[in-house]
Amino acid sequence: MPLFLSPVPPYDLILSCRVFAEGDPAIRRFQHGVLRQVIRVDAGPVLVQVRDIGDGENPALAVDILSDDEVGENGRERAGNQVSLQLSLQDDLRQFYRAIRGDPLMTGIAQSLYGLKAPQSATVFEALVTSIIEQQISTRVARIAEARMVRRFGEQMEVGGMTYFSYPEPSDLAGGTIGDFRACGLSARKGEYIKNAAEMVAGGTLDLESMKNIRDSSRIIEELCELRGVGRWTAEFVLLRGMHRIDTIPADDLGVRRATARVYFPGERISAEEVRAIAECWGEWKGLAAYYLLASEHD
DNA sequence: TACCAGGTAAAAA
DNA sequence: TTTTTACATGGT
Repeated sequence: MPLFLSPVPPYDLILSCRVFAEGDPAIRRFQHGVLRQVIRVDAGPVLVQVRDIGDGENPALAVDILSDDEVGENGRERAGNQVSLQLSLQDDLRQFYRAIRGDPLMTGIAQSLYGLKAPQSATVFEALVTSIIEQQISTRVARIAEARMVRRFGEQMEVGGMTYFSYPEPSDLAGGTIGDFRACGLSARKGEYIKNAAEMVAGGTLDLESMKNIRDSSRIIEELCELRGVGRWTAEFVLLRGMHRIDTIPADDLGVRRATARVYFPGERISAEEVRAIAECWGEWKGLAAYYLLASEHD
């Protein structure tokens, strides 16, 4: 008997999980309308499968626990909550669409991506590691390197004759050598950044999760920038995908600048400041609007 | 074949 | 203080 989730409408699972279509099937993959990935609950890692069972205006998802370990009703519930958080199911897109009414160009993009919600990382730590890996290099290369890292450091599970990996814990990455990270295709520099952050979190000198409680986003950015290898760009992505601060706009990002220019000033290049000026139209939803802009480039 | 890709820290000027 | 440079590697 699956667990049922009711996303705040509107929600389009296929559109929202398209970003996982190219993922490593042993880590997180969306294929044939089904999302599979390992999720951590108190009882340990479990493999979950998420599928759409809704009808138009009443979105609904079914979550199956595929791994055979006994997680109990409590574990199932925790897994469902994690799925809900990671898929941002409680986001109210109607508010977003209302907030951008004054911007016809953004409204047009939103209509073509109706029901798209931005995914969240399972933990702030994971968001930090992902963002460090994505610095400078293309998203494709970053995804390949990160998948190699997850396979090397993550916990392995066998389910139904298939192998899956959970995202590495801080202690897993803290135990790695620079050579390990290099073998994943990461630069020695990035390996140092990741190992350093992992050691601090595992050792208890850095509590990323509790930073979510800080009201002022700019203060969180300041604190994150104290970490070696973390600049404004990386901190903003951690806020966006690790802390669900979807008012954050990574205006310096090359992709965001390109995507914004393509829509608002075709054929031109624009600065981060120009992006910020345009983003004023999007109210508290700047980050989600930027996500829509990037997603609109995909096809 | 070069050059670029969702930056950052450290060196050089 | 401001401006370069090295970094890794898959695509084009």
